[in-house]
Amino acid sequence: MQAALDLFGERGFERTTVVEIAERAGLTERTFFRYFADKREVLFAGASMLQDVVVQAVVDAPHSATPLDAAVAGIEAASAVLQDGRELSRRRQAVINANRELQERELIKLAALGTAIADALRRRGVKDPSASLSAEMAIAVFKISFGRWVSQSGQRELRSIIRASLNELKGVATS
Amino acid sequence: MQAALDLFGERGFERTTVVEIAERAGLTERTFFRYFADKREVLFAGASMLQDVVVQAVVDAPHSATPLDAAVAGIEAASAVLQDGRELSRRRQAVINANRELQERELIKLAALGTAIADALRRRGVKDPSASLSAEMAIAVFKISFGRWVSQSGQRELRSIIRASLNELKGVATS
DNA sequence: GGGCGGATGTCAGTTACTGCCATGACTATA
DNA sequence: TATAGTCATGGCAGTAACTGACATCCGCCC
Repeated sequence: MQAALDLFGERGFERTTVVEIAERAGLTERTFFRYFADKREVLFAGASMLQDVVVQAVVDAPHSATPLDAAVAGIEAASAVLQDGRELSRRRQAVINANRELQERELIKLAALGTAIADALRRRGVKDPSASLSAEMAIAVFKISFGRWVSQSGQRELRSIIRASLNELKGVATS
Repeated sequence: MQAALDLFGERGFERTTVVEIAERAGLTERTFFRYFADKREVLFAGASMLQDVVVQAVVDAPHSATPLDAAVAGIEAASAVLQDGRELSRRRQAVINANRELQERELIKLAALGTAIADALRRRGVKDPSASLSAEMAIAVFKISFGRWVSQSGQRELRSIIRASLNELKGVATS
């Protein structure tokens, strides 16, 4: 994963071959493909762990929380995990933003996160389409907040950006 | 496009080669790749036309419309285009739902549609993050409504499903 | 010392995709 | 009618992602 991120940063994703990644990591191409289903996946290995954190937080949200607030509690938990690695997130995001295939992979990971959140909400007794809609809104908040967080120059915390975006969303939906 | 959809339906996306698609269409593989950037794209050729329709409808929405309502006016315009081809949409969606790579492509097309809607909203004078959030919410409404429309057995119109989903979303955001 | 399971290496094969050049059909113009 | 130019297509060779089958090696247990 380290070798891949470095190489993608140096030459770009397309101009880096899997053989080069494997060589830098001291392995062979075949071994790379035993750990990662494809070349893109090497940048998204942490996603499933993050998803577990999110789902747990949704399940653990206070009983009084609305579906949307419970869903956003999930992505706030994710933000706590990411908060300390902003430089890493930034390098990674720069690579993703420079390549369309990687953006596709990022989107399907976010979509999977959304369905996981919707499932967790249903376990809380939330019915459809409220569960799906709340999950989609939480993902929208996360996408926009994360984008602002990695591109800003200041030190504002991801959590506070998420809170602000959520309030904006509520305002936009009611106006 | 016809040959590809048929073959994907018969054998599945992965077990269909581009050579086979080209042969059935009476062409060569090389010519296929002159019309479609990659094998997946053959299923998404109509997306850019649909995007134009959506953007136009957002721009043309009444001055009094809120950002969210203007954005949803865009996807309602798209629904009018799709309404008459439900069988086609259904066959196409079955192929997409059976393959992860195609889902990725679908998601990035929807994301592109979202940024196009956000741009159109900004042209209406809507500021960020309202523009982005309204666009994301409209896309969420579309995803959920379209999914219900293609999977339902009845004849309920896509437009009416969109209206209902939008009302649900507004309720979820305010509760 | 001898098996045993798991991680790794090797190698051949398929397929998506690209660049380059050739060819044939159609069109505008002298 | 002849010629030149443009455009769609074909042919072909090459790269790189990915896969399956088999060999090997290393740590470990008996």
